[in-house]
Amino acid sequence: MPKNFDFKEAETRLYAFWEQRGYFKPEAAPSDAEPYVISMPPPNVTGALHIGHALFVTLEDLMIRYERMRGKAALWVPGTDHASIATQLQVEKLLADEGLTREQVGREKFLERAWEWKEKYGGTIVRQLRRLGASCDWERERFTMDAGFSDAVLEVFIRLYEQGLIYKGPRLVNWSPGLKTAVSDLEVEREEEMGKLYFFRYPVEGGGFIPVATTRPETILGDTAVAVHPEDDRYRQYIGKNALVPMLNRPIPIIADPYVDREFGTGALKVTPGHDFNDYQIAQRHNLAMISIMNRDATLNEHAGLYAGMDRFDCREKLWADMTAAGLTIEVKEHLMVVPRTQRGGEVVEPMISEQWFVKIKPLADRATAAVRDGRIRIVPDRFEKVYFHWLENLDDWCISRQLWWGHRIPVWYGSDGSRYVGKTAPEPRDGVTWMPDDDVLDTWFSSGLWPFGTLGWPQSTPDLSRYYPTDVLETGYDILFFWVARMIMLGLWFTDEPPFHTVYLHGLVRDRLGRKISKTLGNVIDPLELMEQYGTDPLRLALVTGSTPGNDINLDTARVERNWRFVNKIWQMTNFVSQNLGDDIAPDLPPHDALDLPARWIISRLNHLIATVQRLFDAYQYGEAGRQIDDFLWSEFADWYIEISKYPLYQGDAAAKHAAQQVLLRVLDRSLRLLHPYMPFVTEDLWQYLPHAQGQSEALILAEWPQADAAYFDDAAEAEMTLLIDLVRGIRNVREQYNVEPSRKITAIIQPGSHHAAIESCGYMFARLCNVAEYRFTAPGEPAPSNTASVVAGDVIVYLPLTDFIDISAECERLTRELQKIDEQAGKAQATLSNDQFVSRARPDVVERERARLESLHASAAQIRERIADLCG
RNA sequence: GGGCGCAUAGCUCAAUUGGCAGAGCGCUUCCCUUACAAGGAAGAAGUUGUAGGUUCGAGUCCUACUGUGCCCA
Repeated sequence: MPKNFDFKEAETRLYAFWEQRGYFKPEAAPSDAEPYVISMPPPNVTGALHIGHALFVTLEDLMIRYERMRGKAALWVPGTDHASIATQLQVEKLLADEGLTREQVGREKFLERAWEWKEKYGGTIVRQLRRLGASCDWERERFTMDAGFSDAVLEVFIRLYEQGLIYKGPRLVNWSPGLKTAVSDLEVEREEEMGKLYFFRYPVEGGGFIPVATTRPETILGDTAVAVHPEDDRYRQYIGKNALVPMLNRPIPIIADPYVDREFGTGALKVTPGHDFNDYQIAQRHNLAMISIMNRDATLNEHAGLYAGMDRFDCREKLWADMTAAGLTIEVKEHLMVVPRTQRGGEVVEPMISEQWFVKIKPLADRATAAVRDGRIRIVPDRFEKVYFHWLENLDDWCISRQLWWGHRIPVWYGSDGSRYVGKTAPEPRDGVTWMPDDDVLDTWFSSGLWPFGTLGWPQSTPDLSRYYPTDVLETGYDILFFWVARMIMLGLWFTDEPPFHTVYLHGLVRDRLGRKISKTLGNVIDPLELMEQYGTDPLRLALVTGSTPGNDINLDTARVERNWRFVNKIWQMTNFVSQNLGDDIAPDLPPHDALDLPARWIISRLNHLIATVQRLFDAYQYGEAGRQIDDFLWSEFADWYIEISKYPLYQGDAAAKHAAQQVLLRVLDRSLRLLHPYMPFVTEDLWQYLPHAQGQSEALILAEWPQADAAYFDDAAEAEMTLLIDLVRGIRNVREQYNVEPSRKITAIIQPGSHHAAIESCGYMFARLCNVAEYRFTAPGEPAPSNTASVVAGDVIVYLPLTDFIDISAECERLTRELQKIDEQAGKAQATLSNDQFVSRARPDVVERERARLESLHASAAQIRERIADLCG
């Protein structure tokens, strides 16, 4: 074996090895294997790998590798998303560099450029996913705009349309003036900002005025009513009269509506149904006119009179100045308000009346709610179910049309005779009617909502669809629970009559060490590529999984990645040791339990407990905790203790002892590498190849059988005995340290073994290697305690260390007294617990028993120390 | 305004159905012992945010509060 793990070389080599052998394909499993399927959340085709991708890839790859090792036909379907807006912006930027706009080049040419761009850069993210070790089936890779998937998208639109669940109509929508498209409610972010509240006089026809406050004065030009509370005595006399829109002198009714908040502003409200969602509601109740005063780019239109052509914010200034000149303004106050901004770009969203396509969402949402409510779909962690219900139960119709070019074009044609045709391809011209296609494309989330079944061939009934659908787990970030997960569930249930997956596993956001959101402006970007370059993929993966719990954000400390890099080295060295010490004739099985010595019974028992624990944790999606357990076992039990102890049978034992130790070392390492493989695929695979395996075993760890705990090797007695021996070793080391005994200096020991004579007799050899006790003897019956020694106590065992040159009697007495104090304190607590009848009668029997045993052991130790003190300290 | 998280060692995080509060990093001391100095040994470090409650027993369950973050309106 090389001295160290060369991750750069190994990662490339192993990934190619796995992929070329077809291990990533479900067909690697027997044809009758149960399928296990994950659809990868398709990253934006414009994207570059960031730490969030690294997290989802790690988790999903972990799940897939685990199930693959369990013998399932594991299929992880990869792909990318066309990301309508993001991609279009990229291409527009490219054009802008050439001094062109998309309008100048035209739709067709623009799309050509977009596809070129996609071919050129779309592969970046996919290549980067490979570096993370993603074991997905690349031959099944999909793109949301490839032919088959696009067909599915159109099919869904058409069917929903035919079912009356898609309609077109003018509605008030969130409009992005910069992108010149509608966006859905979800794509609007609302943030509190300091703005201004403008107070002014609304003139009333026939004299008088009503004071009104607004945050957006330019919308005055689109007012179609003034509303007051019906019981507001200040304004009651004006109800039913007309007000006059400032500067336009357009008469509008003064109406009464209990929606008006008498406490806010002046208690009177201007109503602009064409540019405000609340006002839109009021207008519906009162049958008010609706006026749209803006163009697509948020400049004012002809309804704004003199102000036509101005930008909305310039108009705000100008109109206010004009109103001031006209004596209509009162004052302007600082005001904390909520401003809607687009998720992309961050410009202020303008509510606008516009002709758009909508999905009537209620029937779909009801089914989606039911599926989670009745347990057909489970969300992990389950607290997100509540959030999910709340959202689905308060859902408005979904605006699915976008005024963009890059995306799935809405499959609708408009005839010159005013008729409408909905279908996948343009209708044949007939009777002189010519057809114009709809200009708009569909919301990207509309297509990604079909991902789990669209990627498997739907609407065709393909073999993949019947074998691999429904999928199993959908793993993604909680931030797209609504955007994506809920919509997949709605559309999946609607079109396939089955939940698209039985479990939704949600992970959190990756933040920096200090818990701050990662952002370029903050300069706290954690680049996974950089980390992989420096430490390799495995350490990063392990850090991401073990640093997180489901649904919670993870504050990633890169020091953890570095530490895991050390861990990789550690298991490399362990394997190096084991492989060097295996004979050529090693049989990769394990002797029966009875044939094992105490340390072997102990480590094998620990191993089997570990396997059981990991299984329990995996069953509960607690991958982080499971990873920590494996790590801890390997380093603090196997390497620190068993490997050291095994050197005795290996180097000094007889052939049988040596062979048994070899088999134990191999077994523990082999099973540990298997458990660790889903976390750290590269180093584990590489190491596993150095170990001998039984005939008929898989040729690669990636397909090796997932370990199962064997209860025949559970051995509580051996664990207890070894714990005692380990305590003794630690105690001796501690004494050596306290007396500054040089590490290289051999010492002797006299042992009064109490009830552990057999264990110490069989394993006393370990003292030599582990704490440099060159020789020891047992006390003879009735032998008085030796004088001038330090002593170490564990259970009823006492070890005397004659450190003649070092012992300072008073210091030793002090040390023993401290020790006794500690033990007495613990014993006191245990005694108190046990003398409580309530505890004894109500606590679980095993808890009581454990407490009893513990007290007994403490008492034994205390007695030994007391005797020792009496002896030594007078 | 409604809802959901989080608060544990200096830092980053764990802790199973409630059952002895643990790791890693950092820190102190020592050691290049033939798997590993990318290592080993020993050690210091905690009123589990505050105040109550339930329980034989609370980091864990309940209530209120403080701080902090997110989602929805």
